[in-house]
Amino acid sequence: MEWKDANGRALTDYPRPSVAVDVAVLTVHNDAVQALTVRHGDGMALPGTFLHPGETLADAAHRALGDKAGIGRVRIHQLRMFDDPDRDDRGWVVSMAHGATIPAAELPPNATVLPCDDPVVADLAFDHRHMVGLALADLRERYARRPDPDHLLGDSFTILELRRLYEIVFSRPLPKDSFRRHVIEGLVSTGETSSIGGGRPAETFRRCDLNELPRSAAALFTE
Amino acid sequence: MEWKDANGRALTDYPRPSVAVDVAVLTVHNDAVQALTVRHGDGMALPGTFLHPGETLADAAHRALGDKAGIGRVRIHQLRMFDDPDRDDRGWVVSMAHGATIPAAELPPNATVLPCDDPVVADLAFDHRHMVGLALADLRERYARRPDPDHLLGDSFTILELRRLYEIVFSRPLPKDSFRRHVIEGLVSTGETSSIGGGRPAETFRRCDLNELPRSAAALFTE
DNA sequence: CTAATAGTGTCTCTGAGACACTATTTG
DNA sequence: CAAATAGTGTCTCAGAGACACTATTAG
Repeated sequence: MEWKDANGRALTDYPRPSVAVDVAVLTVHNDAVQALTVRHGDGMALPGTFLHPGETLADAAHRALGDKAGIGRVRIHQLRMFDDPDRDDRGWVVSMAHGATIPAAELPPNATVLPCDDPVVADLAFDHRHMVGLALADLRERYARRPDPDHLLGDSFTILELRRLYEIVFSRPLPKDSFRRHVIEGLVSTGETSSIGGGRPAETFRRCDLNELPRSAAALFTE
Repeated sequence: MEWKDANGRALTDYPRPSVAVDVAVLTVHNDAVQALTVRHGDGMALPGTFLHPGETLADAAHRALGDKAGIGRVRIHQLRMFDDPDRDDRGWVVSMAHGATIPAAELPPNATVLPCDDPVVADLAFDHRHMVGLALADLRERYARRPDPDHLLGDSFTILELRRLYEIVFSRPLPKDSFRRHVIEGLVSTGETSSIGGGRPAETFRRCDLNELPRSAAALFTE
């Protein structure tokens, strides 16, 4: 027996919006946080698609990344739903904005990335520039809590590499000694060393199991 | 001319999910954070409805609160989308979870509220118990940043009233002197006093324009 | 007066940031 | 050796929490 609501209307009687997903894929490249964009009509937009039956939003987001940008599985998280009824002149389309992060080296060679503060990003289709802003804020919040949670660096890295990354993500210089003391307890030494610079080889670290950073780290990064 | 996607399908050719909204309305009552629930079949659920054409999600959420719980306009914010294709056995329904907060005194007299840790909340329909958990976490985060941002207290209040509220929200006793020093800079004195307790009258305060709490306040509340 | 609550002076101890020093490599 | 980078000892200062004291009301 078919379900009816309080007004006696079946579920299928209601007009329904198209549900889209868009993904702001961020990366760090050329000393800047950059966002992946794809061609869309005359301009650029974030990769996105419509939700298909049987899919979750994350499934659709992964499919969009594969189809429109040639990107495989990455961790994706919801940001928020953009739901202005007039946001898309093709019709009634609500879109869930998602964020993802990928090392620049894993991007397909033909990918277009733009610094988040690039004027072209401000000119993206729909409300996509707001999505980039949300994704960047979300990235910073997560990086303030854990050391490189999105694995922009590999499994192991030196503290200098980590600090350079954080200086880019938070757009500010970070003092080397304070930085070290703040992040070290979220890391565990590999026992190995790496000498990329000319001087004394640096210890390399992995993220440890409970790799939370102290609350004070957020203050160091953002104040 | 109608829009076609890369596969030559028009927007209207795609099967679309029903889009629902659900709202976890929290209040503080009987020394506990409680969630508003409404009857749903044999059990209880959060108030919710389907998104109508021309509406935003917030509009729909407000309509649901009015229709199902007799609640007028309150601030509502998105939590996240619940999108398991099988979450609703009536069909394909995705639902945006929302949070809202309302003073207990403004609830309609017949409203049912349940403490967030009540077993009945764990037994709510669909995934609604997760929504209550998200709403509570969100409430705490926002209360850690600003003094009573949801106006559970009135426009003016004493620091004791504020502290009692925070002790309930964060489920822990808070030292009166440290609490005062942490919150005072997010407040401005009204010049008036209030003597509800038997002793010396207490100064009353309003939230000030830039009413951010220091970062250390979050540590006091949550550590 | 006592009881009750409001508000504050102050002590101590932690810990963050700054600086400078030591350590280990290459050339 | 000098140069370069890694890592740490330590000083100082701010500030958080604890305690106790003063302040202001009711009865």
